[in-house]
Amino acid sequence: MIENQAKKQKHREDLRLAILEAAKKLFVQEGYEATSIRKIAKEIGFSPTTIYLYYRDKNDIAYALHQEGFLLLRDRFMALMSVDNPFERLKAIGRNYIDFAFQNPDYYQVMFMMKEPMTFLDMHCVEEEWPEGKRVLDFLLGTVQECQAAGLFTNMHPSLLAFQAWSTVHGLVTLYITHHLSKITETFAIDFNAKELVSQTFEQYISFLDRIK
Amino acid sequence: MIENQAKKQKHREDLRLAILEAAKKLFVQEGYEATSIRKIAKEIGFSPTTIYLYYRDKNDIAYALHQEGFLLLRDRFMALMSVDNPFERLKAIGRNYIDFAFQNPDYYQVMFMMKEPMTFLDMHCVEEEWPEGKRVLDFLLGTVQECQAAGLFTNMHPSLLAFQAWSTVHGLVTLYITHHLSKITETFAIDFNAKELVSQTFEQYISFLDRIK
DNA sequence: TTTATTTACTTAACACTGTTAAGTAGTTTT
DNA sequence: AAAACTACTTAACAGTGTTAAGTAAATAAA
Repeated sequence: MIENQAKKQKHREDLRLAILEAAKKLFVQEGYEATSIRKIAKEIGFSPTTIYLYYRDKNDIAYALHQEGFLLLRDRFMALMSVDNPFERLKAIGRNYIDFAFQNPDYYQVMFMMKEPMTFLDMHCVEEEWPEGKRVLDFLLGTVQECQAAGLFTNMHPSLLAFQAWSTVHGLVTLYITHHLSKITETFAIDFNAKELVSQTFEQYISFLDRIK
Repeated sequence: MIENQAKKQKHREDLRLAILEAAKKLFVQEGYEATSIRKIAKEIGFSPTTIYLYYRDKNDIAYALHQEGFLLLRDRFMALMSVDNPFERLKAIGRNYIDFAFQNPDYYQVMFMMKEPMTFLDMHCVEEEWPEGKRVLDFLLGTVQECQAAGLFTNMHPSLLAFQAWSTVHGLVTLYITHHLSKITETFAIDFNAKELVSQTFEQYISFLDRIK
């Protein structure tokens, strides 16, 4: 009954996917903390312990959501492959990264701000380090290297510049997401709201790069 | 019995402080998540519900720890007041900020990465927005303005530059603290460890400022 | 001095959380 | 027909933040 076994296998994958879909629904509606195993179970109509037949633990689910987020981000970045000018593409990557974080703060959280998916990688996926992160960073690094091939940022280490660009936008969006920024905007004495402050500061960073290139 | 009332008041403050000290001990030993109300209560030898006579809820305790962290950071920044050259002071602020985060990752977390202390401020302290953050940012902003008075960064908005400097170091240290950085260092193909990568990237940012000033 | 009230704290409980051990129908294999 | 395996459930453990209700002691009022 090989055919039947294949059907069983398919059913297994279906339920695993149904769990993920339920988790995603709760996650985007109410955030990670409010997404409990029991709520996911109720959503799919199974008992809570069934979840553990398809996912090791909650960190496993966190990592699955983490991967889902990276699929969304990859779609955005794929669209930027058509931008030929590498410096223009670098700017576009930054703007899209910020926009992604604004539009999907919960995904951003599980992708770049939570330790749970990382500890899951540590515990159960020894072969590769962090494939999702690596892919995104490679795209960024490649763009920086293309900039250098075009004669820009020539006296810099490409990895250091890529990492700086990443941590710059990461710093901006995390301060926004954690609500630290909205509590401090009037200290800065500009009539920007928090989102505008993020965007304007990124544009200023771009102008830094422009003057340094 | 006014004298007696004063004694009672002092006792109240003593216990409130004892709770905070117990919370701090557990917090630095095992992190915020592992610091439960029940554990704090056991530490001071009272029942869990007693905590609620001195702190509204766990967010209140999170905010108290948040404040403790800012006291530690302020001590570091106080020592930098003696640095006369504002650009040198700006660099020193950044290096000290990074060093503080490396040495006190849990405090950094509760100060700049968690929403709980911020939501507590939102709910119960309407008068002032975020005094701790404001004080730190004012010190940074003041230093930037002194730089401008000395003829540096003249064609820039001081608040935007201050915010950029802050979010740059914040981005660096948060990627380090959440273990995202250690999972990606070999992608960057440099023989730096995660801490060195943070430091080197900051030094590169400094050299950016140096060339732009 | 006796009664009433306030203070400081505790016990018990609610409604959750992630996770595991043990058990149970139903299907498949022997 | 009997044994074995699959897919799932019930019950439970050990914890979480938080609140309502109760208690003993200290103080204030009669």
